[in-house]
Amino acid sequence: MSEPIRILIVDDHPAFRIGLAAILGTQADLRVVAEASDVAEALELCEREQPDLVLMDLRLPGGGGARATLAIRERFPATRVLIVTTYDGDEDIYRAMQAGARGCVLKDLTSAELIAAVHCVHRGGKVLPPGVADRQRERLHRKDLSSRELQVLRHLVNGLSNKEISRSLAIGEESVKTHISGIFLKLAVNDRTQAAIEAVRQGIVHLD
Amino acid sequence: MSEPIRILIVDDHPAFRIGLAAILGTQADLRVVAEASDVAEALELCEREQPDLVLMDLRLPGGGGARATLAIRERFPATRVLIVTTYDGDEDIYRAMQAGARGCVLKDLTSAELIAAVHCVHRGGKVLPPGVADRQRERLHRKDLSSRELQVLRHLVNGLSNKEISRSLAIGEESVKTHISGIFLKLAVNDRTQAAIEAVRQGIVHLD
DNA sequence: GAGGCATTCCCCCATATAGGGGATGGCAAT
DNA sequence: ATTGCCATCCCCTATATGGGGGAATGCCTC
Repeated sequence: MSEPIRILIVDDHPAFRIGLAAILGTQADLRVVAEASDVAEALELCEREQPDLVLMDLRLPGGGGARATLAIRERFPATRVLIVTTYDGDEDIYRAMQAGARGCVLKDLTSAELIAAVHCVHRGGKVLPPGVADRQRERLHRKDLSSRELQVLRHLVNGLSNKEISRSLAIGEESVKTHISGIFLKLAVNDRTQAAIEAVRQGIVHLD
Repeated sequence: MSEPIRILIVDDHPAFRIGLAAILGTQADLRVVAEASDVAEALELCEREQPDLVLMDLRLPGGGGARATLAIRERFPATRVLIVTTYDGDEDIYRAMQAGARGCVLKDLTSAELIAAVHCVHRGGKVLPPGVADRQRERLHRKDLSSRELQVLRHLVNGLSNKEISRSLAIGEESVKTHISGIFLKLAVNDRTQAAIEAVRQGIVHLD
């Protein structure tokens, strides 16, 4: 038998880490070598254990899974990252994929699906939940929000009026209106309330 | 030694169920007798296993943990329910508590905390995360939204204008404005975007 | 029956917002 | 150098929204 696949689990929920480790531990060719609960710990354990694969939660204290993925890919190019997420509509999935993640699985998947996904990614394959693959194609057509539009959207979600946003960004209220029109267009909505809800629903802006 | 505490785990995430079961399984006086992944299955297994304690996820396919708690408390009064939730700001926590749950723990709690909570609840105690207890007191002062206001708020979160809401509910636009003013007052906000965000943040209205 | 509250509708009015048009300069890629 | 995108600001106008009143109905409670 060849060497087992060495796996690092990164998730801030202890019970979920234990569940993942228990599922993976049933397979002879998989070995969970370490568990981390935040980004800093994950990087430290990557350094020490040099895992073949990192199973990474998307929502993570200390930066989020996307940033952690980028850091790992830069320092340990041989390590493959598989994202684990609760919501298949989360915008951060695409940020993590762009940062070099090899795939993504949902937290409600079965044990067999998880094991299959780990094997697939380790062999160099990609894994994407059905809904995510579709949206990734849509995203190619969807125009991304500009950085300024993102700033405005964040303020909008925080409940600021156009006037307040303009003061906060030190630009004219007219400019805010222009950016908001762009946001409406790109999110395919027609008022600020829908824009705020859509931003949260798609994970473009996070609450708290 | 006395009989072990018989526990039913209800959660739609297999990995999380396994993690919880693994944590509780380390204790000689705790026994996980069954696991369910939705409300119907939970009731069925309660019937068959008559567990002492149910560890129940708050967000559940097929009705939600609050409704499941109510159903269990009605049919199996001797069974105690301990809620497990991801977000400590979720409005449904209070619905579940009112439905007869004996307490609530967060999903990111440690193994030791979980075990302590299970013991505490089984002895007849209550367990509440720090933040939740505070908000429960605040809730006594906070006026609840009326049923009509809740309907209006749901439409508002779905992005409808006052006119659209008035058509949808078959009332005048003036009435919608009155209800929305009441919503602003009770949620302590001053425009509809803030109301929508606050409703989602507090779990009063769910997305999807 | 009196008071409280929810629900419904009405008035007026100020402001915020959304949609249309257009203009300018910068910056980067082709 | 031309094209495209971004960001900034300006104009105009129509509608939506929010705040201040008030007022009728019904229902429940004290």
